[in-house]
Amino acid sequence: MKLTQRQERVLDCIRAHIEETGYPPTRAEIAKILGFRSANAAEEHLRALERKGAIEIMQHTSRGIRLPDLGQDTPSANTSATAPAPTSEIEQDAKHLPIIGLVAAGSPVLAVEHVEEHCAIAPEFFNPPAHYLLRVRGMSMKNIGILDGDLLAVHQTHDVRNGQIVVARVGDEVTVKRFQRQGSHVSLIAENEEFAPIELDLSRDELTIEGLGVGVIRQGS
Amino acid sequence: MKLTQRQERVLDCIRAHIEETGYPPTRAEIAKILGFRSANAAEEHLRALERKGAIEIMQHTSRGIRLPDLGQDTPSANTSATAPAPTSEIEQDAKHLPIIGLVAAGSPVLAVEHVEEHCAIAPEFFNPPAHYLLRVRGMSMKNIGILDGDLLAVHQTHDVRNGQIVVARVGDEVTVKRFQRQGSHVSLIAENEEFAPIELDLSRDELTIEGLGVGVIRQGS
DNA sequence: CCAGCTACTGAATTTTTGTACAGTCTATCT
DNA sequence: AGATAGACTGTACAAAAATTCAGTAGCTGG
Repeated sequence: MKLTQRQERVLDCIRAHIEETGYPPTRAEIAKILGFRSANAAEEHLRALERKGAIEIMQHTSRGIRLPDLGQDTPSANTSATAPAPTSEIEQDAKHLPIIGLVAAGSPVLAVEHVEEHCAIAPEFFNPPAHYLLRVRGMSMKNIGILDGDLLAVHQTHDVRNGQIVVARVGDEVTVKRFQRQGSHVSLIAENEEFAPIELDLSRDELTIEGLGVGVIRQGS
Repeated sequence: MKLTQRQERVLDCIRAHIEETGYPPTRAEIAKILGFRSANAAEEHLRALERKGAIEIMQHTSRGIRLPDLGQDTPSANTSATAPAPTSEIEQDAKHLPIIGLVAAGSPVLAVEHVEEHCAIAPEFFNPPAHYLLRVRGMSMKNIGILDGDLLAVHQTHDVRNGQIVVARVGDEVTVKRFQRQGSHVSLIAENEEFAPIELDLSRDELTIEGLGVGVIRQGS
């Protein structure tokens, strides 16, 4: 039997809803879209459409509306395993910053082995520009809003001033601290009452300034 | 983040169900198919899949599971009929996010007048993707490392859950708070002992959720 | 003119679902 | 050893959705 104009309209509405949301509409949703004040209007249209074979209704099942195959677009043998991936390879020049995991070993901070992933952000967004992002471990800087897991934007330099947030390597350990120096004495101060400052004497202890903290990024609030 | 084996299995199950029935499965159906005795097992897998960006969950919507673009999308798939589309007009080019100043007046948060500048960062770096960056005023969220002047990455949506960090508008004022709702009672909780929660009743007070906090950026450590 | 179909409104009722909460167990990782 | 994440069981409840019932109207063919 042929569908009425109204029924055709309802069927279109169902198709569109699936296309847009990925799941069929409820009676109430159909009613709202088509301007019915009662979900029952939709119910009755669905019954009619089913009687006429235009759809299949799964009883007692929310959104249980099926459209008998219209044009075979998903023939199951068409799995897109080898899709034309437009994903470009590693682009050094682009506006990407490598994300470095905080590695305790005394190896250079910026090494390929330590690159976790990349972040598409312009280095110049920070001032001075960031060279990489360091994933921070621990809560030693929580008072200034640097939390565990945060990414610290780091400008690579050895030249830092008192009061600045620095990435420092003391022997094997890499840490983020506030820098304070008087003569040959350096304090690496945590921004958290629970952590004591690291006190160093340059004539005795080995200290390498890896860079300057120029910003913070946190994923997932 | 990578999916676990079990999560991969759940994802396959969802795909298969859609393929076979034409609509996504419910929690109970997933549980039955995979042999769980509790639908909550499925629920938690879905949450994990959403966190990792593998699926999208429509809250309070039966079978509201979406699989991000599979294969080719249709040319007319750009109108949202049922989805509570955020009222946004600003279209930023792919890899830039507008920075919005926190404006008290009851005007729309995302309006050209309020755009301070732009930040060259990929919106997809956050999950769910950020639509804009909001400059935070005040220290009410300092306990979770959101400080005055920070940029909050915001995903525009009205659809938020308990415990999430939201951008809310109460009357004229726009604030960033932790969201907590029980029935028609909503608490907007500051993450700072010095600030009292804002208690609202939806039947009385006007509350608009402008978006979800999905990350933080701070310039100049 | 009446029966039967289409096209609704409105309200009531029951199922189905999504979601929260309280636990258990087992790996990791620290 | 203790904290944390994944992977569940089980119970409970409220919102979402299907379904039924009772009406109102316009049309159409017999």
